[in-house]
Amino acid sequence: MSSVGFEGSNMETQCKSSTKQNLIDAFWSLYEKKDISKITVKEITTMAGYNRSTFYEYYRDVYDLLDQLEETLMESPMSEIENNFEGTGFESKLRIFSELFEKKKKYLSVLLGDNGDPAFHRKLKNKIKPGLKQTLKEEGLKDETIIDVILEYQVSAMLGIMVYMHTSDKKPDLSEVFEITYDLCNYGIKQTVEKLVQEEKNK
Amino acid sequence: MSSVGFEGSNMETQCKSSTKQNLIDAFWSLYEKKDISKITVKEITTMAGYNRSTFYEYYRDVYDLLDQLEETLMESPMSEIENNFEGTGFESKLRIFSELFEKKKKYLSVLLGDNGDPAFHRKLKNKIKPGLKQTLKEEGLKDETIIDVILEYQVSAMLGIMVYMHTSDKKPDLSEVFEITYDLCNYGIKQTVEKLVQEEKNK
DNA sequence: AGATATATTACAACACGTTGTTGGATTTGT
DNA sequence: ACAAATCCAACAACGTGTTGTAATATATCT
Repeated sequence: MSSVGFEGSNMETQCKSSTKQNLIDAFWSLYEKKDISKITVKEITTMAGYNRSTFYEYYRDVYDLLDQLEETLMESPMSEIENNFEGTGFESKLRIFSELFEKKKKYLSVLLGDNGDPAFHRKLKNKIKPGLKQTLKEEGLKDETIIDVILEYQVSAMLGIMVYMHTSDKKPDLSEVFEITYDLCNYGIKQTVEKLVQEEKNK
Repeated sequence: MSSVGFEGSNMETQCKSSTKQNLIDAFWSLYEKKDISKITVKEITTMAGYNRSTFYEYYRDVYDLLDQLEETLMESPMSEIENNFEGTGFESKLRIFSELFEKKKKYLSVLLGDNGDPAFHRKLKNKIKPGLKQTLKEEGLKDETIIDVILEYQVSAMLGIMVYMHTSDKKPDLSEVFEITYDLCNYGIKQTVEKLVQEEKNK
């Protein structure tokens, strides 16, 4: 049922209100299927079994609900990333992130998909970057502008791949995809393509 | 009077109605500033100087207007990409695309940005891919699934970088950014970082 | 040319659905 | 029992999309 759990170090009533979660669940089942702008408060509350006005007890509007959902979604995965620094390289952190993506894919693949929220896309990128930035600095890079360009490049590519994996009808093999992206990241496209062509010949 | 001079030798495109364009312009000036869901037909028509109902003569709703705008935007840039195959490598095509992006950046950086349209993001990717796919096949790659993964990786990274360049407050130097992404694409992150660290030391 | 049809463009008015709020009813914990 | 938490019916304001109509171009005919 609830994978987004609401826990609160935050203000306001964080009572056991299952109503809030019920509304989130109803909203999500709609959001998976259609654009947020076409979702009405009435739809959500009817589906969840409440009166429409009850919605406004908990959320300012539909976008407020989505914001809160995104917020809770953002907390746990990223704190895990931030606390998983044991791996030295860029790649190990990317792997950690891909595992976290896997856990939350139900939500992430929608939020990052065709009817998703572009602002969330950027928020997520900004959460991922600091950890990777650390690694780049340890490699000796100083220029912040350059670092940021590399981060944007890498994070965009990785997010693109992950969304692709979960939305493509081809359903490619996860570990195969990961190996390819790993190679692309480390050796660049030329060497990766050469290697892959070689492998195809050997089959 | 807004009588646009037209004689009989015209294609259907231009002189048809300036109203349509006026509505687009008004819409865009709003869309640059706020989310599409908060834009009302009334706002658009008032700003353009028409009655609200006039809007419905030309568009079904606000999203229809955006769709049509995206459609016309998609035509020219991509046909140029598709007809610019003279460059052999991946990189030259990427450069061509970045130049096209530059021309249309007023629209693209908004559509791909925080209040943009994720569906457009994917539509654009899909327009870019075929040309690059061709190149990969010429290199000897056969497996479609693998090709698609590489394309998604590369296109995601490039689009990410381009949006970043046009929205970052740092306003990084275009040619410098392009060189970095070129290196990342061709040689991978390790070699690129090493090279950059070396350059920083030499300064 | 002049007169009459035809198409296009703009608008005001209408019926309807959604929104967000208010004040009050009902449930729940202690 | 009583106070807080939770839920709901009704209301006014607003946005939507449609319809019928007026004004102004453009085409057609004699």
